[in-house]
Amino acid sequence: MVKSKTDIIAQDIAAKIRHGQFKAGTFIPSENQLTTLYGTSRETVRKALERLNSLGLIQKIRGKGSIVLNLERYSFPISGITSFAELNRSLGMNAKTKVLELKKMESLPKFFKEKFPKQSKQEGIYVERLRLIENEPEVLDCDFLFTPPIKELPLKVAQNSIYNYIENDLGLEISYATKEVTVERINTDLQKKLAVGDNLAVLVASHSFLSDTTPFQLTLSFHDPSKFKFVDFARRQKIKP
Amino acid sequence: MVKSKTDIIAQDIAAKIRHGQFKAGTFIPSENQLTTLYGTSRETVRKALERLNSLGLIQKIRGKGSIVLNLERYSFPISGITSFAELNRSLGMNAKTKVLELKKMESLPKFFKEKFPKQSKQEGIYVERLRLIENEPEVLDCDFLFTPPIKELPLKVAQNSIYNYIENDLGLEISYATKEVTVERINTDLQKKLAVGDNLAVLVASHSFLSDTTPFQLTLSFHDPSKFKFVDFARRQKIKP
DNA sequence: GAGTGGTCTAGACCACATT
DNA sequence: ATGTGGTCTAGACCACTCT
Repeated sequence: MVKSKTDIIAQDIAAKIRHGQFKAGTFIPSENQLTTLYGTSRETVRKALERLNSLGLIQKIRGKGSIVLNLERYSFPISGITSFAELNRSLGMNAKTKVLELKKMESLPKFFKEKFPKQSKQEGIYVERLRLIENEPEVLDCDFLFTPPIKELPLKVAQNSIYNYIENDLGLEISYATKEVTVERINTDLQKKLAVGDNLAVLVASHSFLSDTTPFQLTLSFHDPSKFKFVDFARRQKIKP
Repeated sequence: MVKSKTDIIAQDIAAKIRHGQFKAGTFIPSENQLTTLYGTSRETVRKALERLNSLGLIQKIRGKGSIVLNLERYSFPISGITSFAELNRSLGMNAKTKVLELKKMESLPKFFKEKFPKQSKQEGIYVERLRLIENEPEVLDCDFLFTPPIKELPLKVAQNSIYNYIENDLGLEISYATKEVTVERINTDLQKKLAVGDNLAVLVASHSFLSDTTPFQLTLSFHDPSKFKFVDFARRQKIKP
């Protein structure tokens, strides 16, 4: 996995924003200055800035420059595709994962079919994991990993990062996901696992794909509604839904 | 507002996907073909395709082509910045808006300050609107529009589209927003307005900005949890949070 | 007028798929 | 060998902001 110049520039500027070297409300160097700084063409610099712009790290203003936006990302985001392990690392949460179940299955679990009715019979691996933050249950993640492309799943991987395993050990390229967030009534078994009083939970259902459009994962995440918080950044689109 | 070639190409291909001219699971013409089709350079075509790619309309696969993804966007998205009026039009919902309140205020309403504690005293216009779909209450939108940049808000605008008014009548450029989704307990007054049994609602709090980073709007949207559904498309980022 | 970002071009070389 | 998308370049012209 070689990084392109665009990757390097975007990540470098993002790091400088995170570390406060470029402060919120101030302008970063102009495109021409960045061009000489990184020794590339202006279009390459512009591609890197466009990435930061769409993520909400900067705002480009014609005739003036690119200003660093005031971002406060201390919460639990479900936008983007980021694994729990990655979030834990980058946000410095005191988080733990408890694997409740891990088994191969001949077909999709029943309660998955309600949310993913179009899925046909398919072999795979079922994993159920409770996520705790500061020793309090926060999320119950139920994953179904398709076989193929995922043949095996060591317990140690489930305890740590499945995404790291898929990308680095299996060499697959995780690309995109569709997500659906709803509020659902849950049974007493789930109430007990999450240790919540209400019989309601926030359900995030995800369908994830590799870069060749192969589906590899279905996830049902049940969140304690009193702890659920989802932060998003959105830009006004020129292409309407 | 002149459209760039990139805009035209992106919107044209998006329309062809929506109308089924380019079908899900099939490849759209190659970049070289599109280059001759639209009479532009390849980089321009690529910028248009990149936009469709990030929106989840297509998936680019190296060595093969760009495949149309299977999108089903029949639900109520809060991702992106799209006004209720725009959604109603493009999704063909039978939706109505009932303006419950519209008044100028010297400062931010009290219940806004809990969600936006950093806002200082500021003059503005408060609007409260109930959104009905198929004659059933779905969302209560509470908006606070800053003065400046928004001096006046005719009742007729509140009944139709505030965004259309801001962009087309005032000539301002709506650019981006931060959003936060939580589940909150609501009082009986709100329960009555939304006609829900539970004392819980999904709250979407938004902070919206113009392209010069001027804030112009705060919104608190209370959703009936049993009807709330939020669909998102996400790509794996090279820049980690 | 000088500096900024916005758009577009024509061409180059590369990595990957397919035949 | 051919066709596909991925990356990068050097340069051009434009629209806007500020002094």
